[in-house]
Amino acid sequence: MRTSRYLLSTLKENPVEAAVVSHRLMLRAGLIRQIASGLYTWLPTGLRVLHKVEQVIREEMNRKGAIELSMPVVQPADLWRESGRYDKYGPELCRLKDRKQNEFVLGPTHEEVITAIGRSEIKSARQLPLNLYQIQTKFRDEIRPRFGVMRGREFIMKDAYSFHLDHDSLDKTYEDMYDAYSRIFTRLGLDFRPVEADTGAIGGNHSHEFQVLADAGEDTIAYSDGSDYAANIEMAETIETAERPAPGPDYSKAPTPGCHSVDDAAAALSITADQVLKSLIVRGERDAEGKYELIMCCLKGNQELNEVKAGKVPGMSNPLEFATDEEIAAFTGSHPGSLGPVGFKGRILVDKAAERMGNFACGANEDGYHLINVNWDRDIKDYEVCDLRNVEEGDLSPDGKGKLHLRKGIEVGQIFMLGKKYSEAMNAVVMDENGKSIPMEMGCYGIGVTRVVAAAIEQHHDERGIIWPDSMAPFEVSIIAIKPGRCPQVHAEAEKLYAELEASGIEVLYDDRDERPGVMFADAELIGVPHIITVGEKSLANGEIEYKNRRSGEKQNLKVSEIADFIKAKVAAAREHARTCADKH
RNA sequence: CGGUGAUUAGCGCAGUCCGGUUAGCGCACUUCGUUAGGGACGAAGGGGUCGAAGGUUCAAAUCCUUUAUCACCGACCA
Repeated sequence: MRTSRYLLSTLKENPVEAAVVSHRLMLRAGLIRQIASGLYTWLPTGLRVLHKVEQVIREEMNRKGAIELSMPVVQPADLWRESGRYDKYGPELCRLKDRKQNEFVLGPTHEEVITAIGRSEIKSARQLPLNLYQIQTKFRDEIRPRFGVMRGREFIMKDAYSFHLDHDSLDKTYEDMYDAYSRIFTRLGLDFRPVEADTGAIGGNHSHEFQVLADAGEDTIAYSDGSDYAANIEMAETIETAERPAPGPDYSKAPTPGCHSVDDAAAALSITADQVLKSLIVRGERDAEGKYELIMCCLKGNQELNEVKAGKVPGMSNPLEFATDEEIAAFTGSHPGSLGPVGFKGRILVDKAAERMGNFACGANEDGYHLINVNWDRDIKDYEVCDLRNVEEGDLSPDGKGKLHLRKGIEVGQIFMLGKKYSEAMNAVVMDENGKSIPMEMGCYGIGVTRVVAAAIEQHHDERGIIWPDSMAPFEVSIIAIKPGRCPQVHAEAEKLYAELEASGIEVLYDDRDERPGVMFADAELIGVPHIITVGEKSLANGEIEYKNRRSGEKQNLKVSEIADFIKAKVAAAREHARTCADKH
């Protein structure tokens, strides 16, 4: 590709609105342009990168026997009513009507369509297991799109769905996909971790996320320093070791005027936050008439409620909804800052760590007062103990081996065991050996293709721009010709080298613009081409051409007669590494 | 969904408070010249329904009303 005939679209200035480095660099390097909130055009260079990522994914999916197909983005609403998700999915699901007023949705994911395909096309258990995938655009009307393509509304996903006669077969494919994903992200040069994960709106009973470690990540993951345990903080558990102290004197009321937070109350009572009980009031599950009870969740004052865990407790709203101040006032007669379990008229859930507190302080359900020296059982008889809190740095790993540490991650992939959730709801059945029709077991497996690109840049860049892993680079080689218009020999050698490398199938970006050298160097390094060749008057006088490696910074001058073979060898080695680096995984 | 802020040339911004010549600056772009190994310099140009709609006024980018869009922060509050 000649730069003069290409659309490079690089920016000299840093875009002001971009908060994270990958977003800035994707704009500057001319990979993407925003067209509306959360909607992006992929410019030619960006598209080349996307295609590279897709290629790796295809190879590894195909290697595990998955088969590619393509499903529609626009899907009939009735299909979503069948699965029950039309109402459950919420406003993130974009709904629309055609000219005949028929209802449709823009697919945020494709379980419904694939299940419809499975039930119509899979006629015999002998066809199982079957794993089908596509690489295709999804639309989710995110509350707050941000960080460029990291959280866009429209994005490209590789989604695979597997069908099975029994759970053992699903297990096998789940393992295969776990392995395939590990290979894919290794080949893409990412530093990642598979972690145990919540199943969220997709449903199912077992799931792992693949998290790329990066400070810009929106997820928090917990991992053990003494074992392989790693989980999204939404799921991460720990072992509580504290002993509950013996009850002391009877509880009494203490004034805490104007105290609306745990820290305020602790300060007013001259104690620390971990001696104060934090009481939150949330909504329970809605009944047929939309009514719900109010439920109190009690935590140690210095710990945080885990909404995912709380939402899973039977009878809770899920996703978890908090009670409004008005609801709380009407129910308890107190403002939110003065709540506590003593005398609370509703259901009380107590976190496992909070249950080990003794002689603690809590709100008095009366504005301006807290109770001190409160104790479970003695003062509060009726409560349920469950895991409600986020784990913290230094907590024990739940397998008893090592301590937990927290890091930020970007979720680039997730695999789920769906079980029979969709096949039962939508009647996707096969005959077993007894001639009895049974719903198929299903799994689903997604990779955020567009997000992978952003995640890679988060991990691979420097002050000059992107440093692509070889498997993702939009071009393998960049040739820069210095002053080709004034030096015929430079022009001739650059043209010759370009022709030879192109002829051998190498992806070359040949900067043939009659630009000043600095402009061309800056562009080549910004877009992150791994191998940069400079053809210039100076070294050509010695019969040499210059080579620079973008990643290592290594520079080398080579004879004109040797440069082509040298580059071919470099590129061949890079391709070989990109293909095989996952083999020992 | 809540809070804050923004919207004026392709991009980044000033002008708006306090209405009044032909709406301005930097970058980018075009042409010419000088330059030439790490984002050059000079000169001359082109480019605007001032987000949209309505209103007030002799006069609106500027004041009023409505509305759209975008960004950032928050959605853990006991």
